[in-house]
Amino acid sequence: MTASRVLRGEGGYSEKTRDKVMEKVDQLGYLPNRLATVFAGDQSSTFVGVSIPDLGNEVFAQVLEGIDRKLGSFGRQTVLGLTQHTQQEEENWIRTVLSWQPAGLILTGRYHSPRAAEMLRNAGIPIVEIWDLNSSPLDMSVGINHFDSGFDMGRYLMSCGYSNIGYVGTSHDTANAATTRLDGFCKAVEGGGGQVVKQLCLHDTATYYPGFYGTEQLLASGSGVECIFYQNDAMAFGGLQYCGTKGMQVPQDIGIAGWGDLPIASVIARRLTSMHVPHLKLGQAAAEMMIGRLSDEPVEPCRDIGFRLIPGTTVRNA
Amino acid sequence: MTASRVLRGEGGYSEKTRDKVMEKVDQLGYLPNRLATVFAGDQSSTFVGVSIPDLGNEVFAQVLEGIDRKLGSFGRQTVLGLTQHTQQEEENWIRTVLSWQPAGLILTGRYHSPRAAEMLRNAGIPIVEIWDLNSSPLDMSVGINHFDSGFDMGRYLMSCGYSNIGYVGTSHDTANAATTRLDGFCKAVEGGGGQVVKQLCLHDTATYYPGFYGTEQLLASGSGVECIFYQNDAMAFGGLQYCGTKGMQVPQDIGIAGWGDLPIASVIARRLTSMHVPHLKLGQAAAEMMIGRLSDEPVEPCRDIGFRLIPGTTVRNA
DNA sequence: TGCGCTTACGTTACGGGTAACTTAAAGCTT
DNA sequence: AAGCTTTAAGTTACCCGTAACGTAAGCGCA
Repeated sequence: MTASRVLRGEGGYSEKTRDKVMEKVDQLGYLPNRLATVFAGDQSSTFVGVSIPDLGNEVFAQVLEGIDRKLGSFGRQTVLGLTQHTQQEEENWIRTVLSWQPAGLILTGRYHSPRAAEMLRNAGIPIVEIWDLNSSPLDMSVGINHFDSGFDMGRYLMSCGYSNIGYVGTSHDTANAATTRLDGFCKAVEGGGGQVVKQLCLHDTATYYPGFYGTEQLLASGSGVECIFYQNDAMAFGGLQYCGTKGMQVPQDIGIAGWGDLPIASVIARRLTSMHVPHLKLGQAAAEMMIGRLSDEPVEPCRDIGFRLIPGTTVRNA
Repeated sequence: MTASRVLRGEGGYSEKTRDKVMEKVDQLGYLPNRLATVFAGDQSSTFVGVSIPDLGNEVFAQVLEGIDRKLGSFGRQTVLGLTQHTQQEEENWIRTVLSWQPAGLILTGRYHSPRAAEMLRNAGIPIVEIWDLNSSPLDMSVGINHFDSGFDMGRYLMSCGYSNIGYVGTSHDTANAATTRLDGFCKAVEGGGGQVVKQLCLHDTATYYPGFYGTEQLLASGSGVECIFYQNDAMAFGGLQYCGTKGMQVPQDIGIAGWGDLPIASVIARRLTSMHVPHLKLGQAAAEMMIGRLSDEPVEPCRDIGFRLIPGTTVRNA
């Protein structure tokens, strides 16, 4: 018991005793068993469960990095779950991770299976839903309004004088942020008198090569597309390369717009038209909200992290 | 007790009792407390601690993805630690994560602080050191021989007829795999009659933009470099873009060689000279070795995952 | 009918740390 | 020096699931 007090530094022991305890600790290489602490105290652990769809997408890797760094600096550990964009995987992971009594959960996305939602409600721990800003979150939410970001991009492309527009993305069976962006995008395009003549939703990962061959497919369909909006920058970059390979001039022959503003954009000669989202900051904000709630500080339940249109030079000027 | 038996399905109960228990479970939304299970049974948990330097580097993001997917499919959870390439961060993380009684640890790199090494030895759990193949690992090791991979690249560039070679990378104060590659590289170049006239070790992350401005710095020093070897593909890609921006022809005016074979290489028109390493497979192999050891199967302690030189078209032919 | 065996379920103790309480010793006051 | 307070250290019980053991009922068989 005295040793426990010394190790927690909560007072109630003499210096002599402290030294004796610490000596023994060093000698034995003693490491406290945190399981027992949590177990005993009926407190929550220092774990925070973090679910991320996949890490092949640099964007989510950066979000995770922001989360883990911030959590780590407050002595909390990330328990990772890659849900592969499926609610079933997410549900399974939630069940498992909850049985480990995490202090809280950070989940990507606002759509959960009914069972998952019920477990989350019953868990009685702080939950931050990230990525897709949710005005009625389970608990807290931080992200951006994807519909609006898609809408803004659509409006911008219309302002550049395009009217026949294509879209290349990937489809995950469930509703997700990319779909919401596309909805906003279509609304703006149609509202501006244009049309999204061709939407391509590949069954693949949203990375470079699918962007490349998706562009090939889209252009081969001969639908008179003047400009292509991509699910993300990696796909847009693949499209840009495809056009280069075929000798098509960007933006003279075709416009290319991405989404997400990946780091690679900092070095390519032609600035990619895109939508900047502060990924790292998003992760940090999520972790801060979690930490704040765990320290019983008042936390604003919804935080809009914002986005910024990057006009770039891969679409023509109006 | 009977409920415990039912939930574990270990037998010794009637069907009627089982139904009664399950009914209560559903009604109460009961989730077992795994902490207590581990605690009670003196068994290890289903956690596996995974330390990764950073996720800004796509390579490590992929390794982590490989690990987490494989661990998850065997009902194990990843407890993440981003060590930011420092032994001190790693040591702190190891101390914390060990107090959670993980089933095992997967660590990136073979260099650990003396205290960390001692804790690892005392922990008595399986440990897989990845990335840098280690012929005398703490326990198990999977990765590649970085010295050899650097050597092979050096030899290849010499065979292409280069003699004045530059290197652009980042420096992390401690010994690491990139340094080992550079050592092997220098040995091959010098053994082949060439010289590494300029080595640039930036204090930055090993990503696109540092590759871009590092190239600028290196070329500005006027050391007559004919070919540049980069720490990784992201940096090489930045260099490639820098050269494009300045109107330099690759490989006519300068040769560019990367390392790691990033996914982005699949779409750029000019195939980047690089070294392919199966990142996802590396992560999966690490997880498999961990699972194998945890199931008391015999596991080969050292596994060489191999690399493959990609000649590419960004260096001239001999 | 009585013996042993099986099945179904209950009871006890334990793991490691800590909250809450108790006890012992030391310090202080008048 | 008696009586009080403060400080230091020890004791007990508990967290929740499970190993190990205990027990009662049911069954088969001679």
